[in-house]
Amino acid sequence: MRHRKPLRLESFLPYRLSLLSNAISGAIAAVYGDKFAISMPEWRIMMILAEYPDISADEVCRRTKIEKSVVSRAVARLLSRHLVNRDVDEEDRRRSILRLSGTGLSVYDEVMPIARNYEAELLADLTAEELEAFNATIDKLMAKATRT
Amino acid sequence: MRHRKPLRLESFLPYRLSLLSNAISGAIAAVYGDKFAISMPEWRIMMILAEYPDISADEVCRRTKIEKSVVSRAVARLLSRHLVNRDVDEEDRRRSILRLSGTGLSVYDEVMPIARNYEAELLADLTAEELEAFNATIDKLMAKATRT
DNA sequence: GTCAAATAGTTGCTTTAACAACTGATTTTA
DNA sequence: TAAAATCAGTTGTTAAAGCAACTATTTGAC
Repeated sequence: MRHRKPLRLESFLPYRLSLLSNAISGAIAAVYGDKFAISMPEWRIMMILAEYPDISADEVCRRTKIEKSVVSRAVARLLSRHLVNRDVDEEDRRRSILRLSGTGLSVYDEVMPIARNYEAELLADLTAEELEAFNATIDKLMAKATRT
Repeated sequence: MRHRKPLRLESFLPYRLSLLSNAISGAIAAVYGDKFAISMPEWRIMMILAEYPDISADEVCRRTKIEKSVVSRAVARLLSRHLVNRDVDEEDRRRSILRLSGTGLSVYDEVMPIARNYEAELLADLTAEELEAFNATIDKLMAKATRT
């Protein structure tokens, strides 16, 4: 027995969100990817370290929602390129303490305005109310979707 | 020279959309993944073939925005599992003609209501206006993001 | 009509994500 | 305080995505 109303993929919200997210993330990734050969998880980690310096890899995971092995390898790469510094936390020697290096900060300071501008341009056509409503709906959906 | 206002990752729209999209797609992928061992591109191809039977792999690419090598391998897997049938288009022997098999249709008919219900439940708390506004904003952002 | 360009689809290769298993450090509990 | 459980981080492995190179067919220019 066939379904009567085939769900049009083009109007299926999960699909629409996936396309939009890929389009936007891809556009930004092209910026830091082309210019500094930084991957998306690496860039997200740098953003978090810019905002919260001297946190552990574990806290990076919590804040970015990136899987810990991905964080581990991304941090290894950032260390090897001297974009991030790492110390051992002497109060708990399992933990590391991560922060952007001087170079890391300067890369951040160069890329961040581009990302910010891209976001601003993307949102330029939206009214304040429209943007607020959009964000509110995202929060609602996020709450629903992550409810076990 | 440091930036003055670090952009909070949590309020960065590209990041928020990425989290939301992953949460939603992941939840649905768990359904067809666990039950039928079907991957996300495979499922999207099945959806498109349910809606538009007898199209070529190339048209599947156009409609799903999935990269052609991914489509090629996904179709190969769907063929080997007899979820999809393929003929050569005799009017252009480069082209294939793809459609869901009987088995493919029955899998589709079993999974589709679950996906549909998930989407409905996800959207249950939104008013009609809220949903309409959300979709309109997605379209606006999509148009901006894909503008070269 | 022939040759060059374009198109549909496949395959090879490299990078990356996800999961589990592991190491070493710390905390718990009895 | 010794054993067990937990936790931070790393590493191995598998599977998938993305890109480019390739084959086969068709189209277009001359």
